[in-house]
Amino acid sequence: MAVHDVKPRPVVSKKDALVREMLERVADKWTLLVIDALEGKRDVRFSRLREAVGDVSQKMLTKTLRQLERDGLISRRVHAEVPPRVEYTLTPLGDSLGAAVCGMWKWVDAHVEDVERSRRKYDAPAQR
Amino acid sequence: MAVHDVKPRPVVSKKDALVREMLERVADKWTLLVIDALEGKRDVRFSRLREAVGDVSQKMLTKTLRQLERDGLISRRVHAEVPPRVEYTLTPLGDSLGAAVCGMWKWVDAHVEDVERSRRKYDAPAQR
DNA sequence: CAGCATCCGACATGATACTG
DNA sequence: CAGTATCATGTCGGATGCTG
Repeated sequence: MAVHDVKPRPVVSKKDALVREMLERVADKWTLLVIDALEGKRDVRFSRLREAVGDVSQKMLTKTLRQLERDGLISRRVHAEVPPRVEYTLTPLGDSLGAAVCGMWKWVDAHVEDVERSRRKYDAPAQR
Repeated sequence: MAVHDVKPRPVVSKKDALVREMLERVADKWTLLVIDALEGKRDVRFSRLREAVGDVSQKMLTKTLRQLERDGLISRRVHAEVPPRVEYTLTPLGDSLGAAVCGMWKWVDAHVEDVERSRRKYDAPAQR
């Protein structure tokens, strides 16, 4: 064994790392929008998805979809046709993640005002 | 009126933007760890916080704390002493956010295995 | 002690061009 | 149509040095 074993810091724990990783995932620019666009639907084509999500670049959409697929949150089905057709569907796991995110959504929904008021106050040009 | 009104894209909505923003916030490298470190405690000093969080740089910890303060999630109290003392405490709002994040936490807790299995499968060197 | 200013490299994102 | 490859750019985060 070599230098690899020297762990200068606890790194919290493996699971903690995954929690943060998943949080990062759902928080990144497109993931949530993609999940949202897939929720309740089946076999959505790449181009439809791109329209639904908004102005996502093709590159970023592809990347996002690959990550979601790797994590088992969506399924990707390629049809061997001559204009290629690829369809995406949320897996049950992905569906459940969508539900979990709902908690955050509700929190924001309930507290937008609080946050915005606090920000205005904080940003206020130091009066007097 | 003027050019301001030309919205080239729906941008989902103002609230949606805030939802993503809050998600980004809790997902960034340190926020969650800071909230975690503050949960259930009161008046935690900067240096204690830094120890608790781990190997966060002073710059990033400061930045994180400022954001949280601006959003009204933590309170910052400066004591006019000669070795400066600054103490941070979660506000009720911050506390409630911590609770909301729990949903995500639980989801990950419940599905780490699923995700990791999926990844192993995805990453598996195309057998055969 | 707590925080700010600066420099710098790593990475994420976007635009563009090309392909099965 | 649904990608992949390449290049340009912007931002993030870390390291360092200075200060009230």
